[in-house]
Amino acid sequence: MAEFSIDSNFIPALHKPPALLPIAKHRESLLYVIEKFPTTIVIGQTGSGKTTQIPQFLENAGWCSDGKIIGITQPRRVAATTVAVRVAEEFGCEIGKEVGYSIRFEDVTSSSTRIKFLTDGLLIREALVDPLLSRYSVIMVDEAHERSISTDVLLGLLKKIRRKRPDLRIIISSATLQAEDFLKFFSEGPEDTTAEKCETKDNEVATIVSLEGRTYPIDTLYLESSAEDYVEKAIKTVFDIHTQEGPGDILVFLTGREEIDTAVEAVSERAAQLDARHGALQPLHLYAGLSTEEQMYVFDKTPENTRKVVFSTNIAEASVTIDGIVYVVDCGFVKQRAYNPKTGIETLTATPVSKASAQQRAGRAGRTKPGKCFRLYTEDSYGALPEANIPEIQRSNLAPIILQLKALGIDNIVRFSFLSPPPAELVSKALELLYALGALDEYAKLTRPLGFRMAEVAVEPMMAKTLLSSPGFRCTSEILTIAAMTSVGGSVWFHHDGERKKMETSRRKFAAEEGDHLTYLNAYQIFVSKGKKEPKFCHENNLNYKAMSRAVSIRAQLKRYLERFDMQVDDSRAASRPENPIEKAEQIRKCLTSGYFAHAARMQPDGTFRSVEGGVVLHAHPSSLMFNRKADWIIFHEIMETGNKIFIRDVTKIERGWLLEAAPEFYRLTD
DNA sequence: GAGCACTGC
Repeated sequence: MAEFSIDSNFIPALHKPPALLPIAKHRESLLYVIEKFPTTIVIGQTGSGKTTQIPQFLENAGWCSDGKIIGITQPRRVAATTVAVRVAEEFGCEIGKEVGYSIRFEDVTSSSTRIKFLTDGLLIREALVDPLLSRYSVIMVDEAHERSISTDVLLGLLKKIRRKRPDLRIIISSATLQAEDFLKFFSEGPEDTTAEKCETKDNEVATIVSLEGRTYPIDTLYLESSAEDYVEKAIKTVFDIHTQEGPGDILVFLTGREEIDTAVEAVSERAAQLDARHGALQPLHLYAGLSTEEQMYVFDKTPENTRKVVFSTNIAEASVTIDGIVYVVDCGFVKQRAYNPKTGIETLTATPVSKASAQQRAGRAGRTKPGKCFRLYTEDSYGALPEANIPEIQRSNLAPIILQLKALGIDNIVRFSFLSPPPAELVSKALELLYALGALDEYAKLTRPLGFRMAEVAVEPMMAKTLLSSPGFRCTSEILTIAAMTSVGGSVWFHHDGERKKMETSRRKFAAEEGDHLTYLNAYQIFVSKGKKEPKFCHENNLNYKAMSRAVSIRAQLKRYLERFDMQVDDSRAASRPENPIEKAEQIRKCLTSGYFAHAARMQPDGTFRSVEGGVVLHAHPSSLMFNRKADWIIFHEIMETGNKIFIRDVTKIERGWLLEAAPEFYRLTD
C-alpha cells in the first residue's frame, strides 16, 4: 500500500479561513454597533477582511430576512466583481445566486441575491428609479476615503435618504485619517433644513469602529537633501537596493509613461554590467495605457535569482496589487487632473502627493513580510505635504453630476449636503453649460423632456445633447456609433513598441476627410461588417479589440435608451451605402455642432487653433487627423492642457454659420 | 509629435 502523504493529497487553500482573520473576534461588537447606530464608520486596513466578512455577518444576523438586500459599493468595476466572486466562494454559493454583483453591462444577480456588490456610480443610477433605495436594508460604502466623485455624491444622497428611512443602516469604510470627517458629516444635521436639531450624546447617529489589519512593519527612509532628478535618483536607488538589500521585489512610483519607459530602458542597460553574484534585475512597466496582456507581465513570477522591479504610475497605489513587493520607491509626485472653470480646460500636471497617498504607497511594501519604503524627498518635504488629496468633486467639471442630481430631484445644488462642497465657480460654470445645452430652463430646473433624457443617457452632457438632437438631422444611427466610440476614450488605436508607423498607415485606411468623428464611424462600420467583430481583424488594422467590443456594448445600451424615448433608430441604412455620403456627412457634422458648439475653434495661419470661448491657442493632438492638416472652423470633443500646450482631441470640420444656428444665445453672449 | 487614474441598468 502506498504511503499516505499530506502534501500530495491536499491542495493548499487560496485564502486563510475567515475565522483566522482579526475581524472574526469583532463580530459581536460590530453587529451590536450596526444595530444601534444608523451609521457606522469602519476603519480597517487592507487585510482586515472588512469587505468580505461584514456582509456575511450581516446576512447571517438576519439583515436580509424581510426580503431586503445588503449592498456594498466599490469605486472600481474589477473590485466589485473579484470581491463578489470571493464572497460567493466563502458563502458556498454560485456567483449570481445568494451573492452577486452588478456593474455596467454585467448584472450577475438574481431573485435570490441577498448580498450584492456594485459600483457606486451604478447605485446612484438605481436611485433614479428607487429614490429611497428601498431594496436595501444595509448599504456599505467601501473605500470611501478615496473620495471619488461618485462616492461623495452617494454619501450626500445616503445622508438625505437616512432621514426618511430610519431603518436603513449605512456603513462607511475608511482609512484612519478621514474617519472623523465622515463621523462629523453624518452626525451633523442636514444643511438644507433648520428644523432638525443635532442629536444629543444619548442619541448619537454615528460611531467609529477600528479593526486590526494584517500588514507588516515598514521602515521608511528619506533623502537627506532633495533630489534634482527623481527619475535618475529612482534608478540609482533601485541598484542600491538590489546590491545591498535582501531578497524581494521592488515597486517604483513615477508619474507617467515617458518617465517609466526611460527608467525601464536605463535599468535594463545598466543591469547588464552588474556583478553576477548580485543576481539579475528584471525591469517592467505598468500604466493604464498598456493593453491588458502587457499589464499581466507584472504578475508573472520571475525566474530564479532574478529580482523584479516594476516602474508604475499611480495605478499601483490602489487599483493594481502586485504580490511579493518588499521595497517601495516613491518619487513623491502624481499626475493629477484638474478643471479650470474660468477657461473650461482640464489640466494634467505633476503635483506633490498627499501624506495619505505617500502612506498608501508605502503600505504596498508590507503585504507579505516586513518591507522598506524609500522616499525620494526629505522628511521636511513630507511634513509639508497636504494631509489628503483634494477630493475629485472640488476639481472636476460638474456638469454631468449636476445633471444627475437634478434628475434625482435635488434642485438646490448649493444647499445639498456635500462632504466637501465644490467651489461656487465650478457649480456656476456647469449650470451655464447645462443651460446653453437646453437641459435647464432659466430657473435652473431640468427641462422636459430634453433635460431629463440627457440625465438618463450614460454619456456626458454635450454628447447626450448631440444624441438627442440627431433625429432632426436624420443621422441617429451614425451618432450612436460616434457616441460609443468617443466614450471608450482614446484607446481605439493601438500599437506595439516601434510599430507607430504601421499604426498610422492602418489608421489612414479609415480616415475621413471631415475629421476624427467620421473616421471613428468608418472604423466601427467596417469592424462590425467586414471585420465580423473579430480580434484578428483588429490586430491586422491596429484597432484595440477590447475597446471596439466595448463600443459595441455601449452603442447597444445607448440605442435602448433612445428606443425607450420612442426615438426611431434605423440601422439598416447606415450599414449599407448612404444615398448621398457627402450630404450624410454634413448632417452628422451639423448634429455634432448642436452639442459641441461650446467646443469650437478656428484655425490660424500658423496651423494652431484659436478657441471661440476665451481665444486661447490650441494644438491638434498628434493622435488627431487634423494634426498637420488644413481646416477653418472646427469643433472638438476633448480639451486638455499638458506640459505647456493645450491639446484638442477628436476634431471635426464645421462651418461658422452652424454655430449660430446651434446656439444663437450662447454666441451672442460670447461675441 | 504625445495623456494620471477611475466610471455610468
